Amino acid sequence: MTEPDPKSPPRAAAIHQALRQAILEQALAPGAKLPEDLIASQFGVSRTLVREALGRLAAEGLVELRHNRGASVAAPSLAEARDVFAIRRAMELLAVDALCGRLEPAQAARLEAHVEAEAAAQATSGPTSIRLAGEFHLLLAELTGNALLQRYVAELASRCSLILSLYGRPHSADCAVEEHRALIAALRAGDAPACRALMDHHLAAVMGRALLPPKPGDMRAVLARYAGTPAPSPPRRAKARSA
Amino acid sequence: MTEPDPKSPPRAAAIHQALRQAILEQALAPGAKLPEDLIASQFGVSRTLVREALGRLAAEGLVELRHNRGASVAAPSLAEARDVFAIRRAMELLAVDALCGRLEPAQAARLEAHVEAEAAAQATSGPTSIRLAGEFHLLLAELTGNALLQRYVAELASRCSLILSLYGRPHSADCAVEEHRALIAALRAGDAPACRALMDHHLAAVMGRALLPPKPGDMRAVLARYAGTPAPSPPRRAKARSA
DNA sequence: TGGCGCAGTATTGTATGCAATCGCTGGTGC
DNA sequence: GCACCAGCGATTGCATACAATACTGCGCCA
Repeated sequence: MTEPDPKSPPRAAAIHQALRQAILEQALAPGAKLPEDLIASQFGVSRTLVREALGRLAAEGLVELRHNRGASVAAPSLAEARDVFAIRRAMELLAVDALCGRLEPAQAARLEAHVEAEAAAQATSGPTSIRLAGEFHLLLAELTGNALLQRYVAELASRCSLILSLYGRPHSADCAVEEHRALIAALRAGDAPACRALMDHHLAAVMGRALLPPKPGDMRAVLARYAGTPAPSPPRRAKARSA
Repeated sequence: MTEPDPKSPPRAAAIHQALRQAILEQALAPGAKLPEDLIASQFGVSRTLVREALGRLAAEGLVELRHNRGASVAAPSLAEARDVFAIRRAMELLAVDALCGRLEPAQAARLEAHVEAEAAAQATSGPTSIRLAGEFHLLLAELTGNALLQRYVAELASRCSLILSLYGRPHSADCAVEEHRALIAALRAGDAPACRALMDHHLAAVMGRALLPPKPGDMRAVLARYAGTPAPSPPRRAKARSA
C-alpha cells in the first residue's frame, strides 16, 4: 500500500504529498518540468527522496517519467481522459453498490457533515470547495471499508482533477452539493437503482465538463499538450541556483 | 506505470519483472523476507535499483514495505482478498462491456489463439497453464484499448495469483478453458447479459477456490496470517457477492 | 532456571559523488 | 540562408559511503 507510513520519518511521503497538492491545485501546470535538484533543495533533502516521491507520483499517473529526460507533470490526452473516467465510473458504482442500504448512522452522519462543509465552503473559498467536492467521493470509498477501492478512487479522482485542469471548464459546485445530498438520501433509502443513476449522472456531469466541448478560446491547454513546457514561463534561462 | 520503459536500460524493470515472476510462481513464498543487499548482489546491481523495484512491487501490492524493517512478500488477509476480488470483478465486467459486440475479427482471432494455447498447455505444463489462464484476462483488457484498465487488471490479477497461492486450492484449468471459450462466443454474439454472466460466474469460481474453504492441513498460510497481524476471527464463509 | 537488559551485528534509510546521456548553442559546409 | 554536427552545460542514472534503526546472542539478576 502507499500510506502505511504514519511513523517517525515520513519524509518521502511528505514530499510526495506536497507535490501532489501542488499539481492538483495547478500550481504546477501540466507539462511543467520537475527537476530533481531543484525540488530537493527546496525541500532540504537529497535527490534520493525526491526520486522516490516522483516515482510514486508517476505510478499514480500524475507525473510522467521519461528515461534520462526527467519528470514532468502529466498532460493526459483526451483518450486517456476517457479511459480514466470510464474506470472511475465503474469504481464509484461499485462503491455505491456496496454502501446502498448498508449505511450505518455514524457513516451517514459523516457524509452529511461533509456535505455541510461543502455547502459552507461553496460561498467562500473556490479551491476549498473543489477539494471538498472531490473528497466526498473519497469518503464514500472509505466507508465501504475496502482499502484498495479507496486507494483506486483516490488515484482516479486525482487524475480527474488533473484532466479537468487541462480540459475542464470552471467547476460549479452548487450542483455537486445538491447531487451529493440526493445520493446520500438514496443510499439511506437503500434504493440501489437510484443510487447508481445518481452517481452515474453526477459523474457524467463532471466528465461532460471535460470531454464534450472543444473548449474554444483556451489554447493554453492545447499548447501545453503539444509543447513540453508550461505556458506561463517566458524566461527560459531562469535559474534558481541557491537563491 | 510499469511498462513505459522500452528503452535502452530497463534494468530496474528487469529486476521488477524477475521478482514479480518469482513471487507469482511461489518461488518466493508470501511472508518471505527480501533483503536488498542479497537481491542486489544476485542481480549484479546496487541496492538503489533493487529499492526502486521493490517500491514498484509494493505499489502493486505484491510486497509489503515496513519502515526500517525491509521488504517481504505480501501475505494478504482474507479481508484484503475479498476487496481485491470485488474490484477485479468490477474491472473485468467493465472490460467485457466494452468489448461485447465490438470485437473485431483480428481481436477475436487473438483471443481464440490464446485459448488454443491454453488448451495445449493444459496437457503438458501446469505452471504455463496457470499463467496463460491469467493472461487471457490481460488480453481482454488490452483489447479494450484502455491502457489504464489494462494496468489495473494486470495488478489485480497479480494480487489474485498471490492470494490463490496463499488460500487457494490447486488450479484446475480445464473449466477455465471452457469458460474462456464460452465468453469469446458471447462477445462475438454481442450478448451483453451473457457476457457479464459468464465473466461473473468465471470469476466467482476463481474466487470460490480461495475464499470458501478453510483449506485444512496447510498451516503455512494460516501462520502467515497470524504472524504479523492481530488475529481476526476464524475463517468464516465470506460473502462472495457482497459488493 | 527463566526473564530482562545490553551490547554487537546486520539491514535499512539517506546523502553524496561520479559517469552517462540529452538538449542546446555555436560553428561550419553546402 | 539553411541544415547539419561538434562541443558544452545541465540533468539524470547509478553506485558507494555514511548514519540510523531494528534484530541477534550473551551475560546478569531475581
